[in-house]
Amino acid sequence: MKVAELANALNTTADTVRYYTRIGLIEPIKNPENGYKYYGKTAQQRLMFILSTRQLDFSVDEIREILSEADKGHSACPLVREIVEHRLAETEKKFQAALLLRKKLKKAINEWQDKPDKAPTGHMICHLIEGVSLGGNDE
Amino acid sequence: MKVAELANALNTTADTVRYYTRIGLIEPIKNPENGYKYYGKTAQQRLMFILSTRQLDFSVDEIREILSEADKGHSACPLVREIVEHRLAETEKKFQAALLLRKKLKKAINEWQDKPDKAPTGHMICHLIEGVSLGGNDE
DNA sequence: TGTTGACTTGTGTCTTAGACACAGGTGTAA
DNA sequence: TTACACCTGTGTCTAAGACACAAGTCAACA
Repeated sequence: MKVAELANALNTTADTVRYYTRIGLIEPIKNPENGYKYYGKTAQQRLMFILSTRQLDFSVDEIREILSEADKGHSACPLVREIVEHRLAETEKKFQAALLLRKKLKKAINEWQDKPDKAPTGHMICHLIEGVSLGGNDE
Repeated sequence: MKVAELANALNTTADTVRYYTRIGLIEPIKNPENGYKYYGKTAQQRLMFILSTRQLDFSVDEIREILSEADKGHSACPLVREIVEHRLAETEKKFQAALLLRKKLKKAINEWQDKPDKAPTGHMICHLIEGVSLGGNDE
């Protein structure tokens, strides 16, 4: 399969396939006649694996480690479990951050509802911002 | 004030102050004798403004636009309101994405609880991943 | 057979918001 | 005077591709 064919087959982009190839995660066979890269079944399997782990937000570096373990014949499962636990903790944080940000934004919109627009002055750039009560935690 | 002084005063880092200086958001006065940059009241005000908007997740480019408007004497308020609305919509998406990811991760951990670790085979890199039911939406 | 148009190649640059490194100059207290 | 903490500009690094570019290649159709 050529780049775009593989990409289409697995519902991703040619650029993504090229990227993974570039950094050595998947290995195509190169046709010496035209220089084109052809991807076999192994590459397709690996790409499928990569895309699955990307859906769980594994980083490319983490995936590289996993594949490297597997290529050595070792079980990558412990590593995979570890990463998932780690990612869950991080996601929880991101989640809370998004929650807090949403709160701040909504609050700002609310507080600004009845305030007029104003031109800047020497000591004021935008009174909406300067007057907003940030913090959002405990007030 | 020198870089670190300003940074400390506003509870940020010297590197951040240097960065904003580098990209032209704040302008220090340069002492020709030693080449040091000194920040005055205006710079401090602008930095405070920048930090406030960063807390609302405004991008540096957006902040640049706002400051540019204000520097021309125009009101930046409409722009600020627009950005906040926009950011709220984006945050909502991020929020949902984090929610979904969390769900997938938890599900994976759950499903893997009773599965053993396995060595890779020719057509399997890690059976946990290959066997996980992604999707997470409607099944 | 020639030409067109849709593909392909490698390479290089761009994105965010700083963090970090480095080599060398400066300020100050002992 | 010397030590040490601070400062300077500049350059590089981060993640995961997206996009651009010039040039080569393939397939179909006239």
